[in-house]
Amino acid sequence: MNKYNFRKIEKKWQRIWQRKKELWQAFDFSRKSKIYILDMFPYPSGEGLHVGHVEGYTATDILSRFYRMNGYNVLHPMGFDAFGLPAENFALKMKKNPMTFVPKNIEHFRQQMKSLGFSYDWQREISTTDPEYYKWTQLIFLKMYQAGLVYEKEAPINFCPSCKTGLADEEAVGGRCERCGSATEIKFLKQWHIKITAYADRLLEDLEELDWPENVKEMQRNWIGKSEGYELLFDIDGYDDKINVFTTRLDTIFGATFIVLSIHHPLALKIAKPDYVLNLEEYIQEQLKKEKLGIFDKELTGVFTGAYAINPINKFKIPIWVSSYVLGHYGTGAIMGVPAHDERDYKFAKKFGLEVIEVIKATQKKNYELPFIEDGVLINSNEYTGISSQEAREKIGQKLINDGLAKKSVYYKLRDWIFSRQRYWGEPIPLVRCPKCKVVPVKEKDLPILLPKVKSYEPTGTGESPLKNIKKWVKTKCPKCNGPAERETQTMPQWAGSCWYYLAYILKQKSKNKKQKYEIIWDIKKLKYWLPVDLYVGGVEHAVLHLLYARFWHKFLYNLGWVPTKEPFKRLFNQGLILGPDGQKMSKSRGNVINPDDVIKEYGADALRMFEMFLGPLEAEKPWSTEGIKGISRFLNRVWDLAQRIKIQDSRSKIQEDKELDYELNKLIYEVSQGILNLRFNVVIAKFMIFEDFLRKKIEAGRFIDKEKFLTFIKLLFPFAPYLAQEIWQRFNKKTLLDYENWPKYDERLLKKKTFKYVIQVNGKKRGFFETEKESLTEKEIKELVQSLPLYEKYLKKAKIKKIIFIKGKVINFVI
RNA sequence: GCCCGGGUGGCGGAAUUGGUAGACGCGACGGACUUAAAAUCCGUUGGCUCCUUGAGCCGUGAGGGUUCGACUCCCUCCCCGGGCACCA
Repeated sequence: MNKYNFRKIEKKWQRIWQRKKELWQAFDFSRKSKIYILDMFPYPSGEGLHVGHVEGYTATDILSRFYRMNGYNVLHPMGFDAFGLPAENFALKMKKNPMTFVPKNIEHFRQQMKSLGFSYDWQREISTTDPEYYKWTQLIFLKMYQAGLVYEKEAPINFCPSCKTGLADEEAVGGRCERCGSATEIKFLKQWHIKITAYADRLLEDLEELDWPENVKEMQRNWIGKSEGYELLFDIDGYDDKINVFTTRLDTIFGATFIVLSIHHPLALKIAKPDYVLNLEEYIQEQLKKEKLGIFDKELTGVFTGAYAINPINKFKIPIWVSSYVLGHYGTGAIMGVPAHDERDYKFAKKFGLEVIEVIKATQKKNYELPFIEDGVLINSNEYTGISSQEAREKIGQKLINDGLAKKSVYYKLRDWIFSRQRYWGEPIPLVRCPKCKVVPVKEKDLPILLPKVKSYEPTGTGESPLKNIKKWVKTKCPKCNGPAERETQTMPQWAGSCWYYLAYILKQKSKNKKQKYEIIWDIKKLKYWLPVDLYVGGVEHAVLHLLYARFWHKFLYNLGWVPTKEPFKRLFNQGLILGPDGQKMSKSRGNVINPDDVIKEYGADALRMFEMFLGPLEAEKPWSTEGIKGISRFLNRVWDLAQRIKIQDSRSKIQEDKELDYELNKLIYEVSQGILNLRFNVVIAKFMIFEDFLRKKIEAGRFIDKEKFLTFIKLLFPFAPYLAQEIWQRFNKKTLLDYENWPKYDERLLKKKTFKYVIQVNGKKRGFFETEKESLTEKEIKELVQSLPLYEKYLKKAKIKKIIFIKGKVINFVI
């Protein structure tokens, strides 16, 4: 069998595609329908592309090629997320400035992507580190500042001792640094925050309209963590102060047997009785220390204040405690303890011998243990006894509101975004500190505030940015009073640049200024044409980081009238992780990393693309198989071989009618088109294989294959294996590029089967088959047909047929 | 603990959403070509039982249910993966 020389062929077409500048170009404004297919742009590490990148990027490439051939104006861009800690840490290790090697890394990535044949509109390429790009990142930040969404606050924040910088909550989930995995510490640092919480409700509500995987939506919902309830005031026995408590379970208020304050609560020490103060103070100090170290008590701890509060609903006197299990930064920092109906309150009450009063009874379950935390029916609750939890919340709420003791209240788990990093390799925050005017934003016309090129930029670890040492850069004039002032030396987190890059692709244009590579001009008309992103493909790891931040920025820009849509990404698709051949996550230390370059060398880019699509469903996590790729490689060689045979045949024979071929080809067009639209590429490839086998058998039986029909198959193959398909296309004397060809159309009428193969069942068990040309059969016809079958003697002759179930074109079931 | 996914041959996975379970690929076995190997091609390949072809039974994590018919729907349980975790 002829094997094809993928090395030669791939090189050849890369050169041709490279020269055709307008080949994959997206046109601003067109009579064609637009579609915006976006990849999560990579961070250009020194390692180069990963098989995970190849997976997602191949999927979008197939779709982009498919849509282009279907007459769409396709925007399919690529760029680089090149700011951030990994680059900086790597640079430090190599003792180089990121500015010197990041462009090299980008070049490497670009070359790899080109070698894979990805059909990006390269004229729209951006990097978050381009000054023209981050000028706008800074500008959007300034707009947020002007809108009052940016504030500086000293707060306990997660600090990564290895990366030597403060982190956002989203980056320190589970007490681990999102980037390097080190355990984070709590540090008190003055940090810039952005009020993402101001958008909490909209970020939550607008999830509804998005075509996103349900788990990602759920993760965002949980992260935003909206809780609706009531705040109510408890009098304190012997004091004028009141304790404000937040609860979502007002229905359990008759079961409140104690109050717990956070260690940060301002009343904690104030209301403590003299005998208890010393003990309390010691406890609070101890807990504050632990908090700083990020240590949590495994067991609940707490101390009594000696003071008592009055339950507003029944005037019971209940003890006030202080415990670390009540958080200072959530709700009001004070809770009512209802041990019968809350896990933690129950444990706390058991440990300290506090009273437990059951006030909710289950309606469904009979045997259960306390605490019972679900809704139910009230008991031991005076006039509210007997009503449902839900009703009780409303009624008790209304009563307390009328008495002026409560109000409706909503809290979110989401906290404001800690936006400053004490590192070098990021966008400088465009603010100036003036001794007179305090913090002053930079003037817009002075943007971008360029990151200075320096030799040493070691993080200090003290909470100071390395930029602080670059005196020349720090020294500036106050934009307001023109007096001597200093620049803000902290930089933005890596997430900043990725918050709006999908807009930059649309807005990028050639610069008139020759020194500048490109220019971004905010053009709402273009944005109106292209937005929203129709399909966004990437890994699930950004579910609450990038995807939440980007939605937030987009919503802010929507408020400004800078973008036309509420949401940036209409449809999101998460590709599944590709594991190592051993079924474990790929990692250098495990030595199970598959390098795309090696695979391309051995099997070619088409084989790599197709194999990654064939591994399994795009969304599933699946292991790599070093043997499996041979199957795809064989298939591609067979297609090549088939092409040679058909070419030879074509020069000798005349076209013959072949209804079977017409039927199978038509079916294939249908199946491939549907499969691509549903992103079920693994099944599509299986269909290709079956069809190839069908053609081969025909040829081997001496039948003639019309070359145009074979070339239709090649067109279908093109989005998957563009090099091989294009080369075969050309070898059949076709002069065009397949990119400009129309996608084959299928004939719906031809999809109908000619004969129907019925399964004969007796009491639901398969007993035989028969084939007929009729789709519908009468009972009489069925009986006649069945009598002629061998199974009749065995199963039906002696039996009494109670019922015949007939499913059109599929099944006949005799119930006997 | 809570919230999402998911359990199908030796392996990756199909199954038109209630209608022939195991498509397609890998691997394995047998054969052809070859001095030989690789490559390639052809055939077999869920398990068990019986006998010669062939036939029968079992089989989609486990148990139960609905149905003429269940991988698919319902209930209970087990296991694996992911997310969150003192969030009141």
